Amino acid sequence: MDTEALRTFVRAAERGQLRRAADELGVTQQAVSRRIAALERELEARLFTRTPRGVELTPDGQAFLPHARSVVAGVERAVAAVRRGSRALRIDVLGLRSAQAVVLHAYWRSRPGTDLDVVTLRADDPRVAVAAVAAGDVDASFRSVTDPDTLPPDVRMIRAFDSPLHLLVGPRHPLATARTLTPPQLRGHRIWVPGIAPRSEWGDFYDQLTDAFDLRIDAAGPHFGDDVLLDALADSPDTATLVGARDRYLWPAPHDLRRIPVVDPTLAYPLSLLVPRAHPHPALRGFLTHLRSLPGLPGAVWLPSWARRQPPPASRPHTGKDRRHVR
Amino acid sequence: MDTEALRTFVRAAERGQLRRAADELGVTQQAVSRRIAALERELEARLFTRTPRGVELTPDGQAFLPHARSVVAGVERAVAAVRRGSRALRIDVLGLRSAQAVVLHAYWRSRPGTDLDVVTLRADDPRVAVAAVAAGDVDASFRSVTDPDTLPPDVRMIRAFDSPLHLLVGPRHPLATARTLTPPQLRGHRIWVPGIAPRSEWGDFYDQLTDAFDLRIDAAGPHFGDDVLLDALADSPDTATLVGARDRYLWPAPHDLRRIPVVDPTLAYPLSLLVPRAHPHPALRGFLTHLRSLPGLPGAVWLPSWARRQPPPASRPHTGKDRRHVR
DNA sequence: ATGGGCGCACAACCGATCGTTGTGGCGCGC
DNA sequence: GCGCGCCACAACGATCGGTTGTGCGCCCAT
Repeated sequence: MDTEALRTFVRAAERGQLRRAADELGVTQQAVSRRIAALERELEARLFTRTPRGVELTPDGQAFLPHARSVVAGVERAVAAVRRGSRALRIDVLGLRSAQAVVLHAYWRSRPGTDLDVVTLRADDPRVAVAAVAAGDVDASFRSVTDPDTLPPDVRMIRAFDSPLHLLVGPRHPLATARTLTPPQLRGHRIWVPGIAPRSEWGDFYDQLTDAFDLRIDAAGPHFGDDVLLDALADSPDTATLVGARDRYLWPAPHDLRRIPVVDPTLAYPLSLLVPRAHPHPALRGFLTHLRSLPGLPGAVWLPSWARRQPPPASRPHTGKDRRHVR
Repeated sequence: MDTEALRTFVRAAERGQLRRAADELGVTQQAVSRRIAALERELEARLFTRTPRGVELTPDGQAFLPHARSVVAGVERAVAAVRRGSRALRIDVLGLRSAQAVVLHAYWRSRPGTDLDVVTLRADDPRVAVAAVAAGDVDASFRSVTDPDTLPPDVRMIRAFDSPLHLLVGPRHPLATARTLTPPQLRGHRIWVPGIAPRSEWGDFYDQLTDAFDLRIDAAGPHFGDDVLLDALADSPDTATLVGARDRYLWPAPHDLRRIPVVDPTLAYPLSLLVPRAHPHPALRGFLTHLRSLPGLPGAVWLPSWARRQPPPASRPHTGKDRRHVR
């Protein structure tokens, strides 16, 4: 089906005359007549009743009209999504179910009518994201580089928010009944976090976490998919993993898994946003303001070394207590 | 833009290979390649990066994909809306802002995912609606015929619900400050209800209303549009009109108009639904059930003679009081 | 190292489609 | 009754979309 025919149909229905529709669309009346006829042939339904004064919608045409409008509007949005220079805000996240995406979704819902596209650059290498931001392929990327000095001069890294981690365990795990846990209580338990590249951002994070609390984290090895991880957790009495508190990952699983917050200090992963220094997308400012307005984490928070250099992004922590940083 | 190209793009993005997409769509790989190329040329954006193993979405492609899906789904719904035999439930209302449409909208919102099309048969003659129902052009029509004996044997009339009337007056009208009014209090005030054909369903209604309460209702004369009516009401100290309590008509008006319920008895217009006796639309049953579940009107209710023959449709009135019919 | 397999792109050909001009039929109103 | 406005049909040229045939690049297995 040709969307041009749909546009023609909508215009003709609005004007009540093929003639006027043709004039407004810059084609001949005969062309409009044929477009409508072709549409009717394709749908096997008569959309207009022809009268000597113009055309009138049949019941089929009336039922079809709002759908046609919706499709035309959808095409407009689709085209606008890739139109260079004035396209919708486009933000790269690590996964559609990550805490990043959840925060992004909340922002989008708080701003009705905002055009926002979420993409996932399928690359392990953060330099790909940096290049995409620098080239303007995306307007911002939820990636971090551990060493900010390696950033090109036209890309800036901004602390977005800190994502607290939960321990995820199966029902037979000895920690399964705990309401909360402290990092020292994790000592001696195997924590399996597959699919982490050794020298990557997450690799460094888990390395530092292991050192700081003397934990046993298996971050190496390939990731066979979430299902494999879930199955292993559900059956195992001695394996746990760490997940972002706000992640939607692993949710639809039928396994009887438990999420247990880790507090005192809260283990938090600092999420950053890569943004271009020059010509940022006009809608980006609003999202950055939204990020700054997010509440901080309550209580003591542990962060990896690179996040301790600069102050936390959020204006105020949840509780009245002062935030304390822990080595 | 060809929606077939969008479908092809979506399939190719899902499969990651033009080859597979081509196989599944029943065309050659070259055709798919050309469709994608044409799409990219039209959008002036590269949607895929070609690799020796297949194709991968670019950021533009990722941003475009959900929009393409949405358009394809919209086209599906549009086609389904006019597909004979299995199209969506289609109901005729007198106007998109009428109480009928409001009730219909509420029903649609209470049933997420229900496909429903609302049409308006542009005809004063109820026989057109009867014929449309009989022919299957619409599945139900919110019209009434005052004499059910004139209905063809294959069309049935069902009481839908009773729509209470409000008096609508301008700020300078002597009744403007009343919280509620009884029908006798309307006596002597001019009530202007333009655009009612003399022997029509509404004409009979206002005739009976005039007789029952000795009112002064001008129901004759042409209707110059809602704006004219609103302007007249806003300025006039002695003209009022009657509107359905749930109508969305006249709402966006900047005039300082007042809606005043008429009670004791409540003036109600009985709305009926014309439905085919044979082969009703499968989704119609749910809507009829919904109509029966609507609460009835509280207190005493006045109805025109033809609605008093059969019992009211709703199961129970709002209050505990018994419904009383008034002559 | 090399050849076969796989996947995508380009070229040539052909039928269908689209838009144009020209024309005819049909009601309405002067 | 005739002209006018509107839509439909016909014929023609241009474009498009599909197919077959072919070439290129990469991966992998022989």
